[in-house]
Amino acid sequence: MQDGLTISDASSALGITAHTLRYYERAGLLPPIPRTDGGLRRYRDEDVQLLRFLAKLRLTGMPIRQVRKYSELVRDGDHTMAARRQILEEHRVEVEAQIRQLQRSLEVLNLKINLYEQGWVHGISPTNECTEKLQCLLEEKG
Amino acid sequence: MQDGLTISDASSALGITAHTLRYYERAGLLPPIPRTDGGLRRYRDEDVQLLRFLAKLRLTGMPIRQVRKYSELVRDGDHTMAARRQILEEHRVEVEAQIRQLQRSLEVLNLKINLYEQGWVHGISPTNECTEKLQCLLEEKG
DNA sequence: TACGCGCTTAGAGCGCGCTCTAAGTCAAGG
DNA sequence: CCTTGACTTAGAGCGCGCTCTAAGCGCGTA
Repeated sequence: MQDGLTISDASSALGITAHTLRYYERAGLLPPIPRTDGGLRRYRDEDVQLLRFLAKLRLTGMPIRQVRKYSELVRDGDHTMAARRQILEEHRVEVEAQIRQLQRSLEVLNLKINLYEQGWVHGISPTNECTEKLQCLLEEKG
Repeated sequence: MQDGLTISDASSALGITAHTLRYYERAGLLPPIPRTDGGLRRYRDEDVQLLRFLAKLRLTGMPIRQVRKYSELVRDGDHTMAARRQILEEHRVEVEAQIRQLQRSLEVLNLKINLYEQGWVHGISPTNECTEKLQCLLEEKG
C-alpha cells in the first residue's frame, strides 16, 4: 500500500522482535517511523540502516540512553557530527577494554581447562607451573 | 580472633562489595563461609581463591546459576572434574564468540568514525568506499 | 461482507544481578 | 563500661532491557 517494510518484515530483516522495535521507538532510539493512512508503521531503507547501526551499538553494550543520545544527534543534522564522533570514539575505548578483559579471562579459562585435562588424564593433583601461572593471572587486577 | 579475612578485607581484596559477597553466599555461589564464635565471616585463602575464579566467570558473562552449578561441583569433590571441565569448555566457546562479536562491532565502529573524520575534515558527504564497506559489514548476520 | 490475522496503544510484568534497609548483635578503643 | 562502627539477617527495592497483555482497529482473501 505504501513503500517500506512492515514491522514484521523489518523484524525478521533485523533480527529484532516487533515488540522491541516499538519499544525502541517509544524510548527515543528511533525517529518516529512513518505510517500508512491506517497508522501502520512502514520502515524505510534509511530507518533500517540506522537500526542496523544502533543494533551494533547495543550489541557492544552501549546503554539505551546513550544510543538514544546518538540517535537524537543524527536527527539534529550535520552540525552534530563532531559530537556524534566523540560518542563513538568514547565507546570505542570501552569496546576495546571489553575485548582485553575477555581475552584476559579467556587465558584464565584456558589454563584452568588445561589443569582439568592434566588431572583427568594423569590422575594427579594439580601442583605445577600451570597452577602457578593461574595464581598470577587471578591475582592481577581486573 | 580467628584466621581468615573479615568480610570488608575480603571485599577490598577482591573488589566485590560486602553486600555482594553475602548475596553470593546466599545464592549458593560460595560454600558456607566459616564464622567466628560470634558468627562473623572469616574468608580463608581457599575461599578467596575460589572467589577470584568465580569473579572471572562472572566478568565474562556467565550467569549466576551456572556459576553456582560450577561451584557446587567443586564442593562435591574430585569425581566432578569432568563435569566442571565441560562447563568451562562450553563457556570458553561463548567467550570466544563474544570476542569475535565485539571485534566485528569494533570494525564497524572504526569505519563509522573514519567517515565522521572525513566529513569533518573535508566537509563532504560520505559517499565513498568506506561507506560501501560499512554497508557490507552492517548487512552481515550478527 | 465476513473472516482471521496482524497491527495499534498504554501500561504491566519479568528476569537478572545486584544494592540497600531495618533492626539488631559484636567487638575493639577510650 | 560505653561508645562507635562494622557485622548479622531477612527481605524489599532498583535499574536495565526487554517482553508481554488487553482491548481494539486495519486489511487482504474468499
